[in-house]
Amino acid sequence: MSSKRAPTIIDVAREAGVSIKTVSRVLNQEPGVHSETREQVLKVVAALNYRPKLSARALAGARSYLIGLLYYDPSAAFVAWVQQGATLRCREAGYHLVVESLDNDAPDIETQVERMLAALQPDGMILTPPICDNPKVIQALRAAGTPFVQMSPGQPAADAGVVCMDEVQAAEEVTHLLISLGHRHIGFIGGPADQAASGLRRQGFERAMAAHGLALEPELLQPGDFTFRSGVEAAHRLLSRRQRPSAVFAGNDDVALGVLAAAQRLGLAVPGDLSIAGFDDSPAAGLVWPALTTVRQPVAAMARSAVELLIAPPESEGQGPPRRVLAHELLVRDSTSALPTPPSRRRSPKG
Amino acid sequence: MSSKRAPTIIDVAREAGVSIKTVSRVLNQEPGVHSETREQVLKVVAALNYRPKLSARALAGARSYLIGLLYYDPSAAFVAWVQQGATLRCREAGYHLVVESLDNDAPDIETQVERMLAALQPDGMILTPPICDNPKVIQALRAAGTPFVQMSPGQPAADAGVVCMDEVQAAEEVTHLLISLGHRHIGFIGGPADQAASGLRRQGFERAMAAHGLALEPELLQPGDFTFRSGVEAAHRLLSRRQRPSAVFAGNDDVALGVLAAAQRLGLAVPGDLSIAGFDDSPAAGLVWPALTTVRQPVAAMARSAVELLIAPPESEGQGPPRRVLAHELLVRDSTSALPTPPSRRRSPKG
DNA sequence: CTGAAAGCGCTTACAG
DNA sequence: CTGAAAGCGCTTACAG
Repeated sequence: MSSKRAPTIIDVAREAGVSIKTVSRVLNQEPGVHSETREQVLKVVAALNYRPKLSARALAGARSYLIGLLYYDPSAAFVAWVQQGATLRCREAGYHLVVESLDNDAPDIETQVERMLAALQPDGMILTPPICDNPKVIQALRAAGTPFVQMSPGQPAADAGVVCMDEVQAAEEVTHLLISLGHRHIGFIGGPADQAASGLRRQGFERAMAAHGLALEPELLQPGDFTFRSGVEAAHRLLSRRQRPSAVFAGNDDVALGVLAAAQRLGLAVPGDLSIAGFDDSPAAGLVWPALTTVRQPVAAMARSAVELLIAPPESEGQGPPRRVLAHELLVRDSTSALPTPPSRRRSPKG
Repeated sequence: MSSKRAPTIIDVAREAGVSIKTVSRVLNQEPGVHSETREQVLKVVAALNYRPKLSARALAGARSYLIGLLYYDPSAAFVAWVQQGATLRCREAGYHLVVESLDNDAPDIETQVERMLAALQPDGMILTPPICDNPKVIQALRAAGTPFVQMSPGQPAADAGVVCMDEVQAAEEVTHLLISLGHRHIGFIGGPADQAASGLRRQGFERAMAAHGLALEPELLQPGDFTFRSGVEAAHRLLSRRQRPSAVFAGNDDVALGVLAAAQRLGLAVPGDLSIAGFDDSPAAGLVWPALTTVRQPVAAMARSAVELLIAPPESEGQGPPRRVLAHELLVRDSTSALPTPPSRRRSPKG
């Protein structure tokens, strides 16, 4: 079965009684083909089960039908969602997704990317954080003339598409929720400086606090690095204070899980003694008790948009490169609840 | 910069004063090139920064330098690890990884795979569970003559490579651990019937119980489907019994997390009142308190092996297709502990 | 050890 | 609306 040579465009042309150029036109949906001719060609294509080979199309034409995805040590869930959105959109358009895991700190990262681009000649590249802000990677992309889209970049490039969500707005919503539940002393645990999301989420937190006339207590602003461990450590600092916060907004879910673990270890009830909110809707967020209140990022939709910007760039929508801001979702689950007693209480009874 | 045409093999040949065939020989590390000639060619390659284009190599030759990865709704962590291992190994060998997310239940899945194979002409394909056991997918692969490797298959194909770990052995080790901690009444929560791992893990559990002369209590064998929810439900069934088990071995980590959540909700201390063990070492397993005792699958190493079997099939190692069984690791963490009191106790004091 | 020629299977100008 | 020719950039027999 595999010995039977696969049909080529020549076979189709011969069978349909037209030139290969006409077959090519039909396949690429170019205009200017008589509808009867088109029908006839399509019939033969179906009969022979003909599929154009990507390598031949790529060599002859200007497109490779390949989209690249570059990532570095993201949460596994993030990559999985990106790929879900990207591969589905690629399939719809006859494209394919090539993935490459990079070391963002590798000294030869520019060469690695340059190699990949030269060999693969992808029609576009999707960059996830923190790769999307790596100057060497962007330099390699520019040198090769490969279009690219940054997902949630900290530093949007002048010549790249951008897909993201409104991190500031989402962080504001989380903070509003906590405040509306009666919390006044709210701890905040930030992320690493080199991740754009860190600053944006903190900005949202501060904005919401200010909007409600609540002062920021410096001791309640704790550093973190988006890891479980940093959540545990920050929680110990926050919860060992004489007046501990009644709620904590963690910069992401891993940190929130660290806070949750620390609180449970200290014998605090969540959310009875402490409300906890995270960010990202990581898989684990729904797999703990109590389930974490968090923000769902539209990652798959962002990836889908990224592919679209790459395969069919919008025609001059005002100035500058295209930008897509997608809607997020605040997920109010079980780790947050209303403050049970006056905010000045020191101990709460344990059920 | 991008307007400057990329150098081709012809440019290299001219510059080096040899034929393109000789350049091709050097690039492909074929024997029979004078070392001086080789040096000269490599010097020019470096000077011009020449990189062969995959599309041209694929069209002219027998290889595409593309490896495909097919998956369906795996845990995000699983895909992430597979890709980590696969892309690194691919890069070392000048290959690239194309990923495709499929719907294992789609009626036209065979056509989808057939299309992909015809367009991409990958040199090999990696199948993850449960795709690796889908007859339609395997049929499409065979029809196209594309070599493939199954990762942890339930039904090893006669003509495919296999990479896996010893699930039975690992499940035995987990069970041995619990027994050695003094547990005698151990609950087991199985997985879905269509996942090969379900049966193998249960087999290991039963084997270890038998080895210690412990009878299987039918009420302690609970069904599940590898989801958090099924873990919660099974836990309620197990823990509401008059004589509840002192330990639970969950079929995977998501289920174990469900048991943990249910136990905590019921006010049981883990591991004080109940030891819990999982399987997979999912990211969440280390992000809860107490951290889950579990089994780390060598997923990245398995993927690396899969790539190797595809790009350089071993020369006739005995009969049949190659098979690689990789070492797993039992991770003893905080969710399991020794039985504190005689096994016949009904209530344990709560710290 | 080295090379000239053909050819892989498409798309791209160009012509009519 | 349709087609003949050239060419993309490599590898593959084949020859010496």
